[in-house]
Amino acid sequence: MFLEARARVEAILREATGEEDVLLADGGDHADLASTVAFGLARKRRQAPARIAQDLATDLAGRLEPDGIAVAATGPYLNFTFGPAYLAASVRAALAPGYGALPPGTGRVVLEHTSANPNGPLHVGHIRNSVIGDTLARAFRKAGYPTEVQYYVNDMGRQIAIVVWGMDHLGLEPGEGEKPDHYTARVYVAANRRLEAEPEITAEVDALMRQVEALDPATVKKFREAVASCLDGFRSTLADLAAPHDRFVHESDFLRIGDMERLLARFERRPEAHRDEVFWIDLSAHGIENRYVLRRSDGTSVYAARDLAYHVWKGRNADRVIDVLGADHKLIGASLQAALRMLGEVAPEIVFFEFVSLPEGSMSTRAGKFVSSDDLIAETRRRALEEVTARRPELSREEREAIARSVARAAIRYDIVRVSPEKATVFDWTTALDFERQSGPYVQYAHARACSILAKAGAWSEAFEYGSPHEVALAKQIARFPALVQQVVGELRPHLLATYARELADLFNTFYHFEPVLRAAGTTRDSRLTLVRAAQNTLGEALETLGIDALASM
RNA sequence: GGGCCUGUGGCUUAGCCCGGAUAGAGCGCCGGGCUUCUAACCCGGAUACCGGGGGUUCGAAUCCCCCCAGGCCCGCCA
Repeated sequence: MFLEARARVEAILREATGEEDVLLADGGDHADLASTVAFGLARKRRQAPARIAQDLATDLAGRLEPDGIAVAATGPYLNFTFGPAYLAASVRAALAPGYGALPPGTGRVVLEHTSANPNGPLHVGHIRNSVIGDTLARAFRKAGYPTEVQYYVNDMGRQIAIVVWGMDHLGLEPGEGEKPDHYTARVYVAANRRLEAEPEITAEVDALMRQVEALDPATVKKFREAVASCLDGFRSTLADLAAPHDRFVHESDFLRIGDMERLLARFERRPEAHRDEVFWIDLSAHGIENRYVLRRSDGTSVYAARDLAYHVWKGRNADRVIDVLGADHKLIGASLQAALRMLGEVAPEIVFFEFVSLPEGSMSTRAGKFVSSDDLIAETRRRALEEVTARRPELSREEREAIARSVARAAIRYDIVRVSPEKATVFDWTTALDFERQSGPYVQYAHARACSILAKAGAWSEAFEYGSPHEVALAKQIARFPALVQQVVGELRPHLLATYARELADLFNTFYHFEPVLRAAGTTRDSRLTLVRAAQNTLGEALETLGIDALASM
């Protein structure tokens, strides 16, 4: 209902003032919506802002009354407050399964996230990408966009060649029960040490890269097997995080099927193209001074060329192309966008996130210096199981373990997504393992409490009468969920969802504390049960969008 | 050297794009609350010259300029 009410206020305010931008904002403590148009009109009308606000309030009151919206001037501010009819309609809407969904969008979305090189396990930096990407994908689906999530697999780069060389020459065997991506890292780290000690090995790695570019069958097979095994490890980690991909697209495909060559041919006809010792594009018209190299002097292709071919393909299959990339890719991303625009192709919208470092410095797969996501997940599950066991000793081990898995995932995903992407973070075990306030488990807990009340309620019928401040505040937060979903996909800011869910849980917990539900009687009991049901549904939908299980009991 | 990002109570952070009404929150600290719907909870208290300095504006954490500090990028790597 919030979206409808806001649109209504905006339209009427526009009509009354003749202003295009009526400066409508959240009313905070004062109201549901507030406008500061009076300040701007003061100059034009040569009247005091407070006087204008007062006149507008009088003028608008009658027109908004049928919608149950009250308007008042407080000094120069115009405050709009939604009444009982709005609350009732909002709570009713929030009872429906799938609440928060927007009318189906016409556009298809292709969203790429994670896409880490398969040279070692995903670490706590990589999964910032996964969690941001997956949350956005869930938000897009909620907002009605058919969405395909892709992982772009680098299966022919130097790092993979180093892994393949290591597999061939170092004789390292996978350990008992060792996860394949961790085995890959062991080989990769050892191979890099050998390369540092014996630089002449570089020539052998270069040879591997040339052979794979030339599509030599035996070499291609080796690369593919090394990559596939590491990816199996990734899939398992991503499944633990509930951040799955619909499709894994291999970089080498664009070489093999000829897309990349066809694309390079298109660039060759451009006036911005230059051929000296290398083939490069001049992007200075787009403010990028570095030469954008697409082919090496030995004729082999670079990553950028394959990536361009990939993005052309994505753009032709979607209306919005979204990439989630680390901030170190900003220049590369801007170059990619500029080159695609030059050809009239769809350029991706890119969500950049800043780095996650360790207290002792930045992470490095090559140096073996990182906290793997698998370790984080295992440790968080262990702590969650301790917590569940302490609270719910009567449950079976299987039940406790299932809850612990969900709680651990909630803690990890929430801890990552709650911080805005442009903020660099330092990985901290203490906050990662925190299950209180401003955490995923805290939101889960509010949901479980709601479920518990509903389970004990017996028969009741829907009612929608709300008067106490706690009821009203909760209902109003519930009402905003669809607007929030719209904002997340519009601005590509998934952390808003985390903030929203936490505030909803806060308001539910306060309501829970002050307003008895089962011990109330008559319409009050019915109305409160209806509100609990709406809160439970909205919390559940918000959690689902965050990729967190909405547990009925924990 | 150039470009981008960040700087908000002791710590973590929202708000900044789209300027307005006392800058929200969590952790930690102090003090309360479980014979009552799950205390992974709730209530109260102390703690902020919003990195510094100029400017624009009736009004600046928010916009502009300069400076300081930290991070990232500037490859025929990916």
